Amino acid sequence: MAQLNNVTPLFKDLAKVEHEHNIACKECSLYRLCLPLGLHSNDLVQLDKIIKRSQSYSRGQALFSSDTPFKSIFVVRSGSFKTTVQASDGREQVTGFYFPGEFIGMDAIYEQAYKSSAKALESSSVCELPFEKLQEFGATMPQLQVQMMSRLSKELSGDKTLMFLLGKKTAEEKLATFLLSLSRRFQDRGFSARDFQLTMSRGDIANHLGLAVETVSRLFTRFQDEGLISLQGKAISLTDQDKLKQLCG
Amino acid sequence: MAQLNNVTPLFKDLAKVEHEHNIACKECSLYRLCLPLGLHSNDLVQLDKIIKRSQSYSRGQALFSSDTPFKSIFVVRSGSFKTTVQASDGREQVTGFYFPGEFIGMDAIYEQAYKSSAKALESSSVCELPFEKLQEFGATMPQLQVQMMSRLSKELSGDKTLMFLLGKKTAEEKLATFLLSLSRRFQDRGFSARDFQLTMSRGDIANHLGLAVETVSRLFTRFQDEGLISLQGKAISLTDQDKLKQLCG
DNA sequence: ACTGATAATTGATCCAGGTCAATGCGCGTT
DNA sequence: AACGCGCATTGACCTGGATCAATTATCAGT
Repeated sequence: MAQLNNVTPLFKDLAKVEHEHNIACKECSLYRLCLPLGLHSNDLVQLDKIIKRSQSYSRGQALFSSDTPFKSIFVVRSGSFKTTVQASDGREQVTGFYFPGEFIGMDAIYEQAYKSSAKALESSSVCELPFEKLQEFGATMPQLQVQMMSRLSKELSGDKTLMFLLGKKTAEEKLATFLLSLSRRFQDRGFSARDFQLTMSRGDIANHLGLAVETVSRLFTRFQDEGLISLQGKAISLTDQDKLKQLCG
Repeated sequence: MAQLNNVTPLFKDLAKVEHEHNIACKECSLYRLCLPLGLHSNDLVQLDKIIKRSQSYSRGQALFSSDTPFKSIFVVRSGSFKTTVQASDGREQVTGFYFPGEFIGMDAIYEQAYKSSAKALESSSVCELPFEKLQEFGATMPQLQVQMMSRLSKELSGDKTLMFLLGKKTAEEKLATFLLSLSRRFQDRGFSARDFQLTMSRGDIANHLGLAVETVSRLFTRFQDEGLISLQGKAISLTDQDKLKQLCG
């Protein structure tokens, strides 16, 4: 049996099945989480036509970076991605992690340029939405525009929450909050809220939370000692979600 | 001569003139910075009809808070606002400052509820855009939707930059970055990039940057000693913008 | 113009979390 | 199964900025 430690098996299976069959939006298992929600059936057919479906990326591969010309926004189909912003001196901030049904690249619309970059954390795939066509279609499908705005707003709202986390929370609160955020998102996708894979490295987590790797590592050990979580490598189990919730502040 | 330390005189004058005349979008001095950009003339007339224009707020007054039912998004007409997110334990994070032509409340679209609150920093006014009507109009005015998306994306992009600031920058870099960001925004609005009023308190600045008030105060004194800025009360003058830029990292 | 309340500055001290350094572990490769 | 490399953990120590404490300046209201 092959080593699967490094991927989320369920997502991978999903990718395999749906990628190979190249199925339409309305048959997609992510339908409920994705853009088409609220579109009429005939609009959906149109939307299907412009989507470049299920392009695959392997661990570490860039979906785009700051020098890629802006053309599309992306929806994660399977796997997971991280986005980062970089300063000229090399420092970078992990601005987010993205799971199936989540949108990547919306912050590029305004400047018509990706200011951030996105990398796959494991074998992953995306649906590509060419932005210009999306706009054309939007003209005759107001529902689509509303959906898009809603998506943008959702990310905005999440970013405000992250600003609070970065600005005001302690290391402990940051990590607890992060783990529960992942948990909730896995649950939304029909997976266990208790057991899942951390597809990102400790370094990515630390960076995202504005901490040092060492701090994250120490916290993980402490959480484990206190019976809040159980951790082996990338596999985590939230053994006491209630206590974790209390730690979030 | 009256004390004007606490307001931006130019913005205030603007408010007085335009508020009293209740002028249409196409005559508005903020036209260039605002939503109507790119709309056709007859669309503009329609838009004018749904906008509740120039409602006034005094220093400290709430535009909305987390328990206000979501109905509208707002554009600053004159003055300035701050937005905050709050935790149940009372801690709060200043998530942004908003100046004429900037949008407030877009993060509420997704959940159809304000999760944050917005307060006036001085005598200020806004244009109110009832969201439902905005959506109705959007159905026949794709350009409007595109503008809205663009606005949302702009804020998203700014938030990513702020996440970098909060997660990775030193106190010194944070403050320098903040001052130059204000400077740029005043300049965009036709005011001096060098001399302006800090309409927010030191506490608000500190909170926004994830610092303690004392740290901000000390940095202000140091910057002044080093000849980077000149400060008296709320009035600031960036006497060495180049050196400030170098400090941003 | 006076005054109490609030905001800002300044100094002294402390500590959460960063940095540095060493070791350990897992995983892919041959 | 042995090797090597990047990732993760653990320990010792240090520091940037927080906290605590005391003045001093500012401003809104009378």
